[in-house]
Amino acid sequence: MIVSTKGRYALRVMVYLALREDEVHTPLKEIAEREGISQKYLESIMTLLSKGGLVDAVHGKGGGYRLNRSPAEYTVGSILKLTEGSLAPVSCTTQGPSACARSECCQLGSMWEKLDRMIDEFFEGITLEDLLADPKSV
Amino acid sequence: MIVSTKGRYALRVMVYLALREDEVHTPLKEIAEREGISQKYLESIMTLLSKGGLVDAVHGKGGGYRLNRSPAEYTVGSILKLTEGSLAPVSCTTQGPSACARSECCQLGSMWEKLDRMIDEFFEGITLEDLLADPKSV
DNA sequence: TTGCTTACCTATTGACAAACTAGGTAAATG
DNA sequence: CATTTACCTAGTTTGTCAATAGGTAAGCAA
Repeated sequence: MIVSTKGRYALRVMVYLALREDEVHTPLKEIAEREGISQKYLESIMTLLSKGGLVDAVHGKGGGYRLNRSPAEYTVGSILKLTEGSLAPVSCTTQGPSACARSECCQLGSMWEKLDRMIDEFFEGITLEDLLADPKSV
Repeated sequence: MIVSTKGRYALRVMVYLALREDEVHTPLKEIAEREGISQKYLESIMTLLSKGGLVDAVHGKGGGYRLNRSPAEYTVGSILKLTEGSLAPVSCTTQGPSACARSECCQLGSMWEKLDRMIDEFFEGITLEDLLADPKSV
């Protein structure tokens, strides 16, 4: 599994925030309820998004989270890389070349790398705006 | 991670067998030693490959495993599907549509499906022969 | 100031699968 | 019959994901 629950939740949250009016902050509680995600679990995800600079956070009443750019400026890849850590489909490619045993490096290595690039390009080629505009066409 | 150790081992074994002469049976012990894989763990993989009809197995002295078709007739996809069970990069697509919560089905569902197809086509487009012929070009 | 609302922080748990191990049984060959 | 091989059932270990628990700090309003 290349994209876990955490990454999928993060995407849903970002889509949710993208649908809100600009300048408005949305509290975690609301997102959790609307999206049917555990508040506590969502906390850890929002912290990632906030620390990663994808969203702004404001404390206190009237506070919450909001996007700090336009939806077109977020790629799906940037969101998933932040929350998943890596999108590598095979552990091989995340480590150095010496991490692979013998023949795998020679005969399979380039295949894994190509797959890796293909997936990366796929996710980097989709923005939040694309998802909002016409989801079925993505 | 879309392809686990088990699937990668299976591919390496198939490549190894493809390099052997036809009609020759290779015992598990030899494969395990040459590829640096635990014999016991490899057993479970060979059983999968054998039951799945990808290789023939013969008991007793002079026995072992061998391919039952030409390398060009094995796609990487067929080998991985057998050993990994599924290549779906997101749990979403392996279950029914109702398995997804609300918005994910509408706004992200088609993205996951497209990714799924892309990966499937990638692996189905590579054969064992391709790996042998010119690994770097795959 | 006081109280409320919100984000932030540090653990911990439970469930599950992946990777690997152990010990035995059955088939084929010489 | 003895050796070599595949086959079978059942464990153990390890690690990660998903979710939980309980507390701290920041900001707003009466």
